[in-house]
Amino acid sequence: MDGTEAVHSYIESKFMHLNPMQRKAVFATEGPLLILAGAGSGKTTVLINRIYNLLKYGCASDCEEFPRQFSDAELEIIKNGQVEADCLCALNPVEPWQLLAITFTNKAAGELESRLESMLGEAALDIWACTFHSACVRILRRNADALGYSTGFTIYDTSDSLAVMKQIVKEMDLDDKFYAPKSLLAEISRAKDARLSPAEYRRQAGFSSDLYHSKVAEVYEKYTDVLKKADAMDFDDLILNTVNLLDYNEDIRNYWQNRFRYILVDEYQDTNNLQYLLVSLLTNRENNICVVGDDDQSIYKFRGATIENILSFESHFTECRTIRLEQNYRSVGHILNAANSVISNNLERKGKTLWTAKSDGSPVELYVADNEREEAQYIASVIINGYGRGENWRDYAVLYRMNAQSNSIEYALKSHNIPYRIVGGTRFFDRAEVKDILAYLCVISTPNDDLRLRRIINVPARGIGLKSVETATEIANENDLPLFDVISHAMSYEELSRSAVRMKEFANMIDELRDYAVTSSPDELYDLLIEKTGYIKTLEEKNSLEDQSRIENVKELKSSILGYMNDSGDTSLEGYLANVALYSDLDNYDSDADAVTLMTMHSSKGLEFPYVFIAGMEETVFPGIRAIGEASEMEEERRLCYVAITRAMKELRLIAARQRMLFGRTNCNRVSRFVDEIPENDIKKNVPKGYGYSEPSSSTVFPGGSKYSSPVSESAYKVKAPALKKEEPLPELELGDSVRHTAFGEGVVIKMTPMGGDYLLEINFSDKGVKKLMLKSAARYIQKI
DNA sequence: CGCACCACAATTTTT
DNA sequence: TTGTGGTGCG
Repeated sequence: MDGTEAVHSYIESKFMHLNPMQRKAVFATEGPLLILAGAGSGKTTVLINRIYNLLKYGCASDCEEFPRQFSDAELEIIKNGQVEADCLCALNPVEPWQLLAITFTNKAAGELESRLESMLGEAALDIWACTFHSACVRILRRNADALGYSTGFTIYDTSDSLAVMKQIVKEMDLDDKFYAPKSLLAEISRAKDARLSPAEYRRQAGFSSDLYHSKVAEVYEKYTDVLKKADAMDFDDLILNTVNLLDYNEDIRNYWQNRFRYILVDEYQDTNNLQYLLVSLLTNRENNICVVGDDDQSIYKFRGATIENILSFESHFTECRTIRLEQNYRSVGHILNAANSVISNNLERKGKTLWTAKSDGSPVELYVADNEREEAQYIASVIINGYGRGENWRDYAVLYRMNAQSNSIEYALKSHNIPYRIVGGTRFFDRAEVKDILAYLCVISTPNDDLRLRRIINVPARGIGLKSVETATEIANENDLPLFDVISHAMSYEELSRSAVRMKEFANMIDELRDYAVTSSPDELYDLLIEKTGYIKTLEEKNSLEDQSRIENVKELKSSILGYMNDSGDTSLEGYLANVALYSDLDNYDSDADAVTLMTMHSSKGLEFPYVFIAGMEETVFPGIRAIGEASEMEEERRLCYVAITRAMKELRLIAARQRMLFGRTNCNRVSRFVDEIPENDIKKNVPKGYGYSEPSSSTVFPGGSKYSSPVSESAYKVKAPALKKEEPLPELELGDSVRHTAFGEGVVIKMTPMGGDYLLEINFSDKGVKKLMLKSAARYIQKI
């Protein structure tokens, strides 16, 4: 055995907890590498171990010939795997700060960071584990001056951009039906993704001489001007500007290329064109770029992701190696078969078949409910039964296509007292009240933030109307002054006389807060802000149910401030605001809370649960109506289905409703085609007898019409799980009864909660404390005394 | 200027 | 069905 072989086998011995393919991915450190990682194939583990290998052994595992000659004694040490071998086998090990690991969400970045930290300790903190956007922000905070921005530039989120766009549409006197601000933003986003400057866009629009596009060109120019003037970048700008920065400045490009010896990109199938450009500009001459992705899990085409990036990685980066991770460690055989079989109907894919060493498990179950209410009841009853058997609430997830579907499910869970939590929907930082307070903080921090100033100048109402604000804005524009200056000198402008006093009062308050901010921490500023503006007080006076939750949210913002100061050790207001701009709700999601999770299939990507329900398995719902008849859209829906199915570890239940009320309309839909794409052997169809959808060969069309909404169909799932009706008093047990349990001894019933035809008992046992039991399952162990 | 009421539309979403 | 945005009145 020569030195090189010895080194390789020594390093290999350090990664024996990985499977051969995973190890291959860990060891291929040099040059471009594409890792096609199927769902649940342990790709994060691979990423972590790959980084560990780089830091520890550098490129040793991937060298054809180890450059150093070993003495016999050294060779012995390596062969015997003695601790000293670690140093001997290292070949140009990577410094933590030379690594860039890019993910899509803050949550994924955070997870990566914390896993690295527990493996490597302090050193891990120097690794750049961040999202595309935060990586760009870090680069731009150093070099934005080269583009004519200040390094303290502001980040506009989607609603800020929308506010700007609405203003522009108004100023240009465009019809907002034909030129909907949202579509305009989408069009601009597309232009930016194609890396078209406003001028280039105009040139292209000129060729087609079509009115719409030339108007859009004008809008694009204006929008760019407004943001530039405000020293602000929107989310696309963060990437576009970084791409431009690197492309046009050789020095800066060289600096960053030299700095990052190795780059890793996770979820590569979700990258757009700009992100691809960014990655190629950051990649150094050695082409040490490793991307991980799964073309079958690309579900974000609608926001610009192009599956093309992963499909053509091999041509983008020549001499690239490709490794497939196909062993799935998550799901049971039947579930995996179902997933494989569904996705095999797609044509546009690299091709990959997952396998598992696990047993078959139980087949996927299809339940056909009468309507969305019964669908929800069925879900609740299955969960309750599971809980009664000792499962945790957190082991269950309910996935759906649209947020609008969550309502009926929430209702059923609520009525059975099942704890649940919804992921997604309106994000915390998107809530109006939260944005208001943040806008105050922005205005305090940045005096020329006109956009945020306009938002809060009359919130809570202080008698400064829209008209006055518009007049002030005009004055500001004419004199090229920040709006705030005009407000604070409102007395000197005749046109503002009506609200001058109130404006002045407002400006004084902001000035006061600004002074205070200099000497105090953000949380103290928050307290004074709430007091001075009377924000919470105003809400309290209204005292409606929604205002109650608004107050909660505003208060919650203080926890967010304190949390940031705690985690980062940064006590600057600017730091907090910059952080918030790139923060989302998903980051808040903690899987520790014992509650059922409700979310869209999109949000579920990257997560796993022992028990999964997919609700709304009907044509027009899933696949959605827009995808039907559109081949490529249908493929995206199918990938979404694949993602959803592969979330499940042990049991997967699909639910279709014969009738569904959505947006106030009742529809009857066929069971989803995706159900038919699951092999008969892997699915158990649980369809109450006497209904249209039944045994294999027969039609899958639901007979429409009213006869099926008759009471006959009353809760068919109860046939399977005959249950006591909720109203029926239980003969044996009452609140306060003393009981003896075979395992827990004597106790008193302290609470009885009806749940899906059963009861959740809470019994205070004298020896074992309070236990929660389901009456039906516990009855045989309990005796009344 | 503020508030109440009515019309309208509504996949999916991270940053 | 639900939420939002625009209009009109006090």
